[in-house]
Amino acid sequence: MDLCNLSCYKGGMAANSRLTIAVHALTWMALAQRRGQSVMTSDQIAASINTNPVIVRRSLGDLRRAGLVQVRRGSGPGWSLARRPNEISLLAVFNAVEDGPLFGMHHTEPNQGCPVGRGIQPALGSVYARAETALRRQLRRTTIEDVLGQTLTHQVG
Amino acid sequence: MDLCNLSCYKGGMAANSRLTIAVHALTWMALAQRRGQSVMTSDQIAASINTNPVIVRRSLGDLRRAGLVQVRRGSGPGWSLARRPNEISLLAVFNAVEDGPLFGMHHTEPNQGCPVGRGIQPALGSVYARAETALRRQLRRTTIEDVLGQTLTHQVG
DNA sequence: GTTGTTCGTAACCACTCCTATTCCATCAAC
DNA sequence: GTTGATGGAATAGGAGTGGTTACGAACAAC
Repeated sequence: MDLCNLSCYKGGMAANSRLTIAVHALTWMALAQRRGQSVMTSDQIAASINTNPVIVRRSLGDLRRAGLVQVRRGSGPGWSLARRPNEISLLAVFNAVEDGPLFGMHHTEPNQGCPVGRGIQPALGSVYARAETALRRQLRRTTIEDVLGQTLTHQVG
Repeated sequence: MDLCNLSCYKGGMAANSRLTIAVHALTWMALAQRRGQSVMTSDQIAASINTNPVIVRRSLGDLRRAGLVQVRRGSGPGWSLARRPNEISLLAVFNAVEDGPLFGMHHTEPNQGCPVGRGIQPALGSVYARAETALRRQLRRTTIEDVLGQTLTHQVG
């Protein structure tokens, strides 16, 4: 498996693919559900994403803990959506798979003898919080159903 | 030097401190300028941030390439702001020190035989772009002067 | 030109995160 | 009990980041 093909563009920042993996899985499950297959195994999902089934299981585990999917074990097992696709926002997915803040503070405590070192962290915290809120507000406006519709459109045109 | 003190909370995502370092440096330079000292060495700036001067030089190098600061060499050397503090937005700083996208796409190309695998990347790209735009719009609303004001306020109350 | 300071950058280490893989216990239906 | 897939631990490799040291380049004052 090649390590860095064309579709892999991880720049300097962030750039983990957790949100992408989770949304891809949910979108694929929504399409399968629309076709009448409401239960899928992690192997089937991994085949669409083209990754390892364990990666998918870890991602689906996060989504299960967030109440977005449910799992059935034993025979006839697999994963299914716990809500309708239009009731799953990308913000819910984001919250399920990401935890930390977007911007990191200092690694070491700033010099408390300096006026800037003393007061800059709360000041930056407010700005960072506002920026993250704006990002979340945008993610909330899109649902898995929207992504599925866009996906089916994009592949034609 | 301890490896993870209280002010170090890097969560799961992103969480590099480049923006914090750069904004701290600029804010400190703005305060020094207000006090009459318009030129500072990387050692002086590093003392406030409490990090290594090389880290600061790396950051200020990015800011210099973006036209936000200038450097004088020889004797009486050091860094100074190239714009007024109220003309430097956090978006300009963000653009100077970060490059990659916030959300990463798949590491390996999705299965092109699957409808979702074929069309999901452009669909996700649009959503991610809207979210990043919202974030940037917020960062543009705050300037170094604002951060300095907030910083001096926070340390009192 | 010599001197002295800083910048600029390369090289390197330590640590963390992420992806991927392997392996084994668990579980429910038959 | 057998069967098939989940769930999780353990592991390994790769990449990014912060930190450190070291050294040459640039520049102004003398």
